[in-house]
Amino acid sequence: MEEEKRTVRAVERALDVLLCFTSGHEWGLTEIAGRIGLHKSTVHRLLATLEDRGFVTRNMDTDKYRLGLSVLELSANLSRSDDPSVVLLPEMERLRDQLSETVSLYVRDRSERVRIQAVQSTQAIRRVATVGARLPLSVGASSKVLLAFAESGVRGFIMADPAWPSQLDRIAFVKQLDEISAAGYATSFEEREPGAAAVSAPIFNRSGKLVAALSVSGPSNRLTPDRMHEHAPAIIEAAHRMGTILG
Amino acid sequence: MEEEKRTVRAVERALDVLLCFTSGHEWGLTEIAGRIGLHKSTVHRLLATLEDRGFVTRNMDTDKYRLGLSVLELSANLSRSDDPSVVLLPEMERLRDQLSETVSLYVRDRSERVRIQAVQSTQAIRRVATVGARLPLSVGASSKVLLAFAESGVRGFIMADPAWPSQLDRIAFVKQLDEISAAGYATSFEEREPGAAAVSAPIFNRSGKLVAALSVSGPSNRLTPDRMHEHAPAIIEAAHRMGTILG
DNA sequence: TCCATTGTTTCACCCTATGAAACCCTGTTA
DNA sequence: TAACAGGGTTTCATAGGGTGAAACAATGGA
Repeated sequence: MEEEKRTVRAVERALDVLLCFTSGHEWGLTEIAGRIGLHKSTVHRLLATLEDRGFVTRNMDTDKYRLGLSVLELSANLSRSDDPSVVLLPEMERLRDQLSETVSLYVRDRSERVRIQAVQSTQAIRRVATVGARLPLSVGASSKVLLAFAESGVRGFIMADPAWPSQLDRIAFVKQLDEISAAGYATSFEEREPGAAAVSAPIFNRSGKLVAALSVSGPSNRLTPDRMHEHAPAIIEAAHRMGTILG
Repeated sequence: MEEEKRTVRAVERALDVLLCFTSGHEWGLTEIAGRIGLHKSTVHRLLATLEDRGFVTRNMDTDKYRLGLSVLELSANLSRSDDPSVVLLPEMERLRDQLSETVSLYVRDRSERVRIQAVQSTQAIRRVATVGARLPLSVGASSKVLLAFAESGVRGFIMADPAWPSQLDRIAFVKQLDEISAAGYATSFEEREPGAAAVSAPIFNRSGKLVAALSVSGPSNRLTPDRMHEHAPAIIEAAHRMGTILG
């Protein structure tokens, strides 16, 4: 049963240390050690290495660690001209101007989804979406899109994951996915966050493979269920246009 | 003479692999191995580990590696409310609108400087500055600012670095730094890049410590030496205002 | 078909990452 | 002032695991 691991333990641990900084911004050595369950001295050595290469720096006032400039340097090279999050930005802005609500772009990464791009509504009351956020695949309009239109097999694979919420009614959920698959879009109303609602449509590339979910989200008193269904055609069309932009 | 290293070799190597992606965006395994001088199988294991944690993914068409979404996730947490690159952005935009040229913000990182923020000029012919770029400390207006106003000791420390260009006339350079220190700002004219010029002024925090260099750059036919000296007071004032914003 | 190139896997060796414990600091309490 | 607590740092023997040579597989030109 043992899956052979072809990875390097010390590196895994160092990367786990780095990933601590995805929540919260400053950590002490002991905090990190406690969080990933390693010895102080081990974490100390890993942090020294990360610091040497500029992936973390320490706040000399508090003596705590924070992300370093190498991360900035890397992220600058993350966005490439063939990257959906760059290519599709103008279309996202156009949709934002059309509907006056925040527009986000999600991709699936294993058993989660990641918001790879976002343009904010300009209204006083608006949904604020941060780029890079990692969210569960079990709730939210874009989650349902990413599952409903995924290649055959992944739906079952994801829902078999031990991390999948067991209290969720599977039968009803699958039924919902099939409905979404037929309708061509998904909605969510105060599903993940109270007071928020969203409509989402799939983006397919030229060969018909799902690459991302386009999502429009806002306060639930503006994005009522009726209003969301009114918006749906515009969103689907934008998603279709985006698909043709991609290779 | 041997400086005791308290770092983890495997992690160092893995981070070096990651740092390959700061230049160029896609790399094959063998390319990377050649570049850092490691064995194919070693790099293979490191890449497998990085991939497992989402720091790299592979383009399934070309089989080459590229940066993964974990980097995006980290970079989202880089920018904090107490981060100069966020807090000073509005002031930078104001200065850009005032002078109609590209405005950049640099900090020193060891023996280099890093552009941590930039707002682009809107003119047709303009300097384009990418955030995250890492540049030498030996040329450019902001380099000279970062050295001239640094705490005592760092100037000598940097110039003693083996990476410091030996062909540079040290006497003349130090004299220039002293002049800059007296004038309160620095200029460069086609110094690092032909056709480009820049003016730069220091930003100090409340306790008088140098935190960054504010730099205005553009094409050398617009930013003539005369014009640069005309602009200097506005830049110095903006830098001063920014200093008061910081803790 | 053959060759060239790249990614993958195996395996024995010995380097090196590990964690317990001791140590050093700085600030706080009695 | 001493005693304490809480962090970060250093040391060191041990064995666990990272390493690289070499063999292997999978491509895709020529």
